[in-house]
Amino acid sequence: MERSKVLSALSALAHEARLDLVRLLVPRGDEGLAAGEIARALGLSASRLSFHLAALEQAGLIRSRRVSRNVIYSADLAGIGGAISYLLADCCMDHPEVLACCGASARHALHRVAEGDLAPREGP
Amino acid sequence: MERSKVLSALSALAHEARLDLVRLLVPRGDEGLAAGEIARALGLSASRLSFHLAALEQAGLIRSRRVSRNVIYSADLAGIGGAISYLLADCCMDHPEVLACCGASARHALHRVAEGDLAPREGP
DNA sequence: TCAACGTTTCACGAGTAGTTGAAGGATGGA
DNA sequence: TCCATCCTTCAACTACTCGTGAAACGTTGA
Repeated sequence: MERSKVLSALSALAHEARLDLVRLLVPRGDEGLAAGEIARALGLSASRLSFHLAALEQAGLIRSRRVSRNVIYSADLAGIGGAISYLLADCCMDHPEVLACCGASARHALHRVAEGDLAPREGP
Repeated sequence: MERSKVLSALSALAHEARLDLVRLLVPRGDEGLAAGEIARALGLSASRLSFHLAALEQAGLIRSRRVSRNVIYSADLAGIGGAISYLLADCCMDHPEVLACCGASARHALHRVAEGDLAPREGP
């Protein structure tokens, strides 16, 4: 992932409403959620939500598709993972003490890898 | 890690110079680097650097200590790890596809855990 | 074709972050 | 005590981000 992409991802995530938005969309996977439903769920005005959605999409953290009158937004899990991976690997050089803080998540990931659920990214 | 802390960490990291700064400090661990050396390494003016250092320290991503005339800055690895961990666990709920992107880092972490090098954080 | 609906875009004002250069402490050596 | 060094703080400016409400857009069903 390029540096500029990571920077825009970080600055997109550095906002309460947009962090909530990602949190809302991630568990729904590809199914996603219509903009109107997101607005209701988060209590945002339509124009404000549209602004935040555009910022996240521009940063490669979510995707959109039109379905009839609705625009469905879903999390771009690879984009989100890529940004986090950049922080861990390229920025922190997989420093053991940083990774230790992510220990539980790491165990999760490795368990899935061991079970063949995941096709893990190869190291740099 | 509290949400507001994570937000300020993300917004601190969402800047080219500050990301470079973290990148520079992480490998040096507790030893750190004097402000003047950082300024030379990154080509920043003293006042700009001071501004960015203050932002990172405020966000809990770096620490400072005075040693004689110099102020030594070092990465706060727990703070950095905490922010990343929040993204992975609390925001993405350890979603397998997100974790897959961090596969290499996760393997690193787990390997260390298995070797007893790390005291992994317990899950939520 | 027209009205209704869901969503985006626009214009505006307020607040905040970033940059610069100069001035202001703190520290150590002569 | 005086000066040099290192770093931070300040004031001023620019540029950007955020939020609001109104208007515009694309789609659907009557």
